[in-house]
Amino acid sequence: MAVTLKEVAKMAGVSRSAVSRTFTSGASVSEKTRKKVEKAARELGFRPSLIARSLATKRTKLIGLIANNFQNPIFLEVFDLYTQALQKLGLRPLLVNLTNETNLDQSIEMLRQYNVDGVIVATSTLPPYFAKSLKDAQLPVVHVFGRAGIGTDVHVVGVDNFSCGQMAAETLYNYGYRQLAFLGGPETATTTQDRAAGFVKFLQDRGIEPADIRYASAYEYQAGRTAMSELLQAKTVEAVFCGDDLICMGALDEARQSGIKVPEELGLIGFNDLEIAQWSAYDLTTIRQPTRDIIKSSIELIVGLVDEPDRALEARVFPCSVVERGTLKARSAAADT
Amino acid sequence: MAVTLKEVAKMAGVSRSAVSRTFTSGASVSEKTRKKVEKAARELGFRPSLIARSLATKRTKLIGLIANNFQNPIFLEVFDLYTQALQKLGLRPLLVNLTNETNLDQSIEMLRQYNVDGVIVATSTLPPYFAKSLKDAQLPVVHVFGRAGIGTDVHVVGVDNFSCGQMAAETLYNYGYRQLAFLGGPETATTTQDRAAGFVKFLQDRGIEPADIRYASAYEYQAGRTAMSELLQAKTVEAVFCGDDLICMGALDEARQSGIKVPEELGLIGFNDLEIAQWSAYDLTTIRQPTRDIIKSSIELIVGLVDEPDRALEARVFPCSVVERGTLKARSAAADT
DNA sequence: AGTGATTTTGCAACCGGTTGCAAAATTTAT
DNA sequence: ATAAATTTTGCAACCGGTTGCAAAATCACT
Repeated sequence: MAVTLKEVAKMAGVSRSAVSRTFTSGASVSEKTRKKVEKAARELGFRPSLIARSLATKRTKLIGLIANNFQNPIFLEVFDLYTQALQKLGLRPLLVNLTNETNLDQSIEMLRQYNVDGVIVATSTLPPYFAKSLKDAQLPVVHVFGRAGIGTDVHVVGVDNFSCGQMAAETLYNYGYRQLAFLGGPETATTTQDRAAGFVKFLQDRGIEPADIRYASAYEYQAGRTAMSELLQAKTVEAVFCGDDLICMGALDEARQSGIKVPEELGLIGFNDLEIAQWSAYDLTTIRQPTRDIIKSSIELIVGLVDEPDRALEARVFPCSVVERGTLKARSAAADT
Repeated sequence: MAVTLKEVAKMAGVSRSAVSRTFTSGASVSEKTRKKVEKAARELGFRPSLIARSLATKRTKLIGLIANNFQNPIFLEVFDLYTQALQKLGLRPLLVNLTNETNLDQSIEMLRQYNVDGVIVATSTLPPYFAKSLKDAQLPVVHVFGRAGIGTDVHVVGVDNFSCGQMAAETLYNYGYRQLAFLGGPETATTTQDRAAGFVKFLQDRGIEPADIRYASAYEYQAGRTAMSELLQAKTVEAVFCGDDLICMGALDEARQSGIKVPEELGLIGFNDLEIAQWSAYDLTTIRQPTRDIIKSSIELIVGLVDEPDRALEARVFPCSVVERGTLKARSAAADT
C-alpha cells in the first residue's frame, strides 16, 4: 500500500539504512547517495512512517493536551495557539477531554498507550490523582494556567493569581470603590481561591472588610447570573471583582435586568479579557493574562522536558495587566493612597 | 522501561502470542491461560503499546480533526462533542489547525505520516486541493458542515444551507418584513453562497427583490460590525439575515450604536444558535443546526468508512430550526401569504 | 481406549523504521 | 604510491506488537 524504505532502497540501489539515514537529521550520508535516495523517494512518493519511527526511537512527537472546560471561549484561543505552535515544531496535540471524571483513568491509559512524549494540562486545577498517575507513568507534565506553589510536583506556567486578586482590588480601590465583593468561579478551583485571597488581602491591608465573597457554580455565564442575583439580594455593594469574564458578563446582564446601571451604580471588573469582553454590549474592564506568552513558554518547557526529564521543577510566572474599558467609573468620593 | 509482551509472557509462562491474544478481542485463548496472563499483566502493570499495535495492524485509532476557524465559539462545542464521542469509541482526535494555508501541505503530510484512520474536515468550505490530497492518500474523509451536492467527491454530513436561507427569509417574511438584506460571511464560503441563494430564491418566488446582499470579510464579530455599518449607510432595510451569530451580534451592536432600535426599527436573524445568542444582551432570534446529531452521525460515518472505504458516497442532511427570541417583531403592516 | 473434530498454543515471519558495529570506500598525509 | 585517518555503507538486530500455520492439546463420540 504505502511506499516503504525497502522499495526506495531497491530503486535507489542502496541499503535500507542509507535511505533511513537520508531522512534522519544528523546521520552521515554522502552527497551522492542522498541525491539518489531523494530522487527515488520523490518518484515513489515515499514518506517515512511516523508510527514505525516512533516504535524504534521511542519518540512519538505527540503531546497530550488535556482540557476540562469546553464552555469558555478562552480555550478556543488556547487550542488555536497550541495547535499552531506545536505544528510549527513538528509536534501534534492529542486532545483529551476531561469533562467527565468518569473517563479519567481511561484517558491516562490512552496517553500512556499512545506513548505521548509529554502532557500539557490546561485546567485551572490539577486533579491530584491525575498528577500522580502521570508521574507514575514517567511522563513529562506541564500544568499551564496552574497554581505555582510549594507542594506541587509538576512544572507550572501561568500567572500569580494572588497578585491578580490584589491587582483587581487595587484597581477598584483606586477608582474610589470601597464596598467590594468577590464573585469567583467554583470554590474548589485553586485559581479562584488564590484570586479571592489576594483580593481580600489587599483590602484588609487597608482596613477594609470585603462586603461579600461568593462563588458561582461554574466558570459560566448562567452561573455568573445566578450568583449575581443572589449577591444583589443579599448585599449592597459598589463594585464586584468577577473571577472570569463569562461570570462577569452574566453578572452584568443580571445587574442590568435588575435595573442597575453599570458603571454608574455598580462597578465590575472581570478576568481573562475574552474577545467578547470588548464587544460594545459588554465593554468589560478586565484583567488579562498573557496567554500567548504563557503557551509559548509552556511548549518550550515541555519540549525541554522531553529531552531532559529530570530538570529541576520550575514555575514560570507571568505578569497580568488591567485592561481598562467601560465597567468602572471613578467615584466622586475617590480617595487616593 | 515500559513493560512489554515478552515480560508478561515470561511471568505467565506462556508464549508472546498467548499474551497478545488475551489482549486482542476476538482471538482464541483458553480461560486458563487468559487468567494467568491477566494476573501477570496486572502485577507488572502491562499496557499494550498502541504504537506497536498500529504498526502491525495498520490501524492507529487516530482520527484527524481538521478545523480552520478558532474564532467562532461554535467550534469549541464541536471539539467538545468530538473529543467526547471519539473517546467513547476508543478513538482519538488529532487536531489540525488549518488557519494558515501555508501549512496545508505540511498538515496533509502529517496526517499521512501518522497514519490516521480517517479524517473529519470541519470547515465550512473544503479546499479542493485538500480534498484531492486526502483522496490520493486513500484516506477516508467526512466533510462535516459541508455542502452536500453533486460534484463533490467526499462524504458530507451537515445541513441544507439553501433551505436554511429560505427558512430565514420565510421567517422574516412571515413577521411582515419586506425590505430584506442578507449579510453573510465571506463570499467564498459555499455555506454563505447557499444561504444567500436560498434567501434570494424565497423572496424572488414572492416577487421581492432583496434590498441588499453583502458579505462580511470573516465569520467574526468585527467583520459583522463593519459590514453592517456599510449596509446602514448604503440602504434602508427592515430586517437582516446574518449568516452567522457572531456576525449578527456585530450587526446588532453596530445598529444599537447608530441609535437604531432592535427589534423595533430593525429585525435581525442569525445562524448557529451559539450559546451567547441567548444571553440577555443579545437575545438573538436565530437558526440552529442540530450540531450534536450532525457530529454523532459524522463519527458513525467515518468509523464505517474505516472498515469499508469504498462505500457509496453519501450526503447526510439534517433539518434546521428557527429559535425565536427577541430580535424580530411582527410588523404592523404584516401581510400573510 | 481409540478415532476424528475442534480448540488452543507456539513458532516464526512480519509491520516499517533505527542504529551499533565492522567492513569498504574515500580522503589526507607522508 | 602507500599508510593512516576519516567517512560512508550495509549487515543484522531491535523496537513491541500481530497473525498464518502446523503441531499439540482438549473434547466428543463410538
